Amino acid sequence: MAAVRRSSRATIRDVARHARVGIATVSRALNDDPGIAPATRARVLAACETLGFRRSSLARGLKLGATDNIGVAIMSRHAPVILNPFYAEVIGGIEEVLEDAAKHLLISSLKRGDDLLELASEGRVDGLLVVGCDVAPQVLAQLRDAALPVVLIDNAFDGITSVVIDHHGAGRQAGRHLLAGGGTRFAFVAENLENPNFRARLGGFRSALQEAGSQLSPEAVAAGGDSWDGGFVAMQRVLSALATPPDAVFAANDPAAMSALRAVRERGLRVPDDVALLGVDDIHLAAHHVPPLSTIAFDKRGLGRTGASHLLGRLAGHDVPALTVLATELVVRETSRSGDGAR
Amino acid sequence: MAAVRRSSRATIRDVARHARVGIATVSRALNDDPGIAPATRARVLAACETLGFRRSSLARGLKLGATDNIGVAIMSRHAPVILNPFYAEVIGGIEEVLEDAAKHLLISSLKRGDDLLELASEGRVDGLLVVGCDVAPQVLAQLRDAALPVVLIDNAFDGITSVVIDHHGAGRQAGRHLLAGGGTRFAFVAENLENPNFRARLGGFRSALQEAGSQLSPEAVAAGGDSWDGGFVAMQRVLSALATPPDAVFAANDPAAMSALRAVRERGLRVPDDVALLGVDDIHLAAHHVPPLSTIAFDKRGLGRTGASHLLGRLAGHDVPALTVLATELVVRETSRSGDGAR
DNA sequence: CTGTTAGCGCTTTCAG
DNA sequence: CTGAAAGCGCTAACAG
Repeated sequence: MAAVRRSSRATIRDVARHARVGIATVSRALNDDPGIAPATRARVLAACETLGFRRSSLARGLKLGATDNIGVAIMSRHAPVILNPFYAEVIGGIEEVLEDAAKHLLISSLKRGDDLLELASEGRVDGLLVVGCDVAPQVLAQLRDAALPVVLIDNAFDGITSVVIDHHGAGRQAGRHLLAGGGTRFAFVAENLENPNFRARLGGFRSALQEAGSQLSPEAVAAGGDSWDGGFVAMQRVLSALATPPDAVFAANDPAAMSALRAVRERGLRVPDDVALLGVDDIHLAAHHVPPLSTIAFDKRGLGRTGASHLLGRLAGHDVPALTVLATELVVRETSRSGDGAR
Repeated sequence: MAAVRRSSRATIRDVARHARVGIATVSRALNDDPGIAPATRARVLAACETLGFRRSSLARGLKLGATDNIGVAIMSRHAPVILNPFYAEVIGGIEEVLEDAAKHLLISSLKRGDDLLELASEGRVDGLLVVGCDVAPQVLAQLRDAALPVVLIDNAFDGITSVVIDHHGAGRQAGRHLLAGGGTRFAFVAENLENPNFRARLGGFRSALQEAGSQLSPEAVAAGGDSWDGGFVAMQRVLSALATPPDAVFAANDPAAMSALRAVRERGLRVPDDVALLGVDDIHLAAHHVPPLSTIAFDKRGLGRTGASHLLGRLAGHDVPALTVLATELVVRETSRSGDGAR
């Protein structure tokens, strides 16, 4: 009899009327409240079905003070960030755990710190995963004091749950590997030397070298600019600054390594015979590069997974570690030689 | 004097009290209502500032019936979908236009059609972008009848605004290119032959071949399975089914093309001298492959951008085209030869 | 077991 | 120009 409501969605009140119960009963049926007669519940559920009723997440959220949305904020001054394969992997890991928890993913790539603070205080999300280290300290400080649970991914800040990669350790690993491969004249190339992660990698590299009595001369460290061929330019600089070319170069990341490799070859040097080359990231391309690139891999998915589960933990009121450091793994392919072969 | 509220956020009422006005006035100030004295507005805004007040998007949404959230649903039975570089590009395009419109992106990779319908009717989003063709017709039918504006990306359905790639046209382009390069014995390899897009590509390929009086024998069409080496397996099948190997093969996508290439080489055939090979997608790897892969490119970002702006248009009450077909572009690299060279 | 009622925080008539 | 009050759809006391 009753005409089917086409447009404006049915509300809990419509269902109540249809099932001849009070709205509280409908709510109870929907929330699996134990104190409800099975027959009544069935009737209510049937009414929901025929009316095509679905709870408004807005009204529910307003009442409960929660949305089941988790914000993923990726700070970047550069263009759409999902395109960065690194972030894509991290997000994949996040998604993996949020899906199991039936949370929704609200993704924003933000340019300004204010946008982040707004997202944090609008009530649009129950918690925030902030990815990347491109966010100002004072913004982080405000975030720390916010009511909203926040976890930092690939960034650390005192007072905020943080999950990071051991960039310093990666640098040490690189140093030891290049040393073991017989390297004696070292270099470090990067797109820039401001990125805190790059600096940490460089720091670790230096420390491993020093332990072995080697070192990195100032001319052997270069930045080539944040573009496609930053590594290329950096490598050229090193090559022209040094009297003798290096025989072991560590690049701050895989793209830099690949483009540095071109510079090395243009100079007539062979890889890995004349110079060993090592990147960081293990991007997908690395394995398919010619020659396959030696690199230091880290678990990007795991970064996302860990961050997400820590956030979920905080939302559930659990204690979670303030700082989690994820280890890296050396992947020797064909731009460097393992120590064994060199002996 | 008043202690700063640390936890539970300030509400519009707190601001009203602080600014000694009514809550309606606060609301007006926040919404840039013209009918408000500049002095009052300033006072209210100042109060917001000192209290660190931000409107609850939930309450606002409940009242206004809108959330400023746009859902992006990616249907896939397989694992986290953001990892698929194709989707990542599409999402990048979507993000690009939604960001300008100050909309938030709610991303869900869904396995079941029901999840999609739930997302569509919970009121969590104002509109829905459904990406990919892995969604059941009856689900689409329900979506069509929903109150929520929906646009399909890389999928078409009668009655729903759709944005697609001209897969058939891509197949035709492939056929003509391979023909022009001197091909005479053609083959088509894919991971599967069920995917509607793959079928459309095959259909276009066939039609171009037929126009030229050529054709594709049944043994020259093979699927190798949805795995890493589906193209490899498919190519092997073709190679062993045919008395004479083909000299021009069209792969349903780039990964299939790359892995088919391995099979061709294992058979001792050279590319492109003995056999020309062409993929579809122009994935990032294609240009960096050895040899660089000829392929048919399409504007994945544009797909996302177009879909998103159509959705925005619908939300704004504008008319938008029911179906938009995006053209593809042939990219000749080193696994095939352009017609000129062959003559 | 079930119904009535009071808000969650906001926007928006409707009166001043 | 500003305030009081109603109500968006839901959940959670509180009574029956």
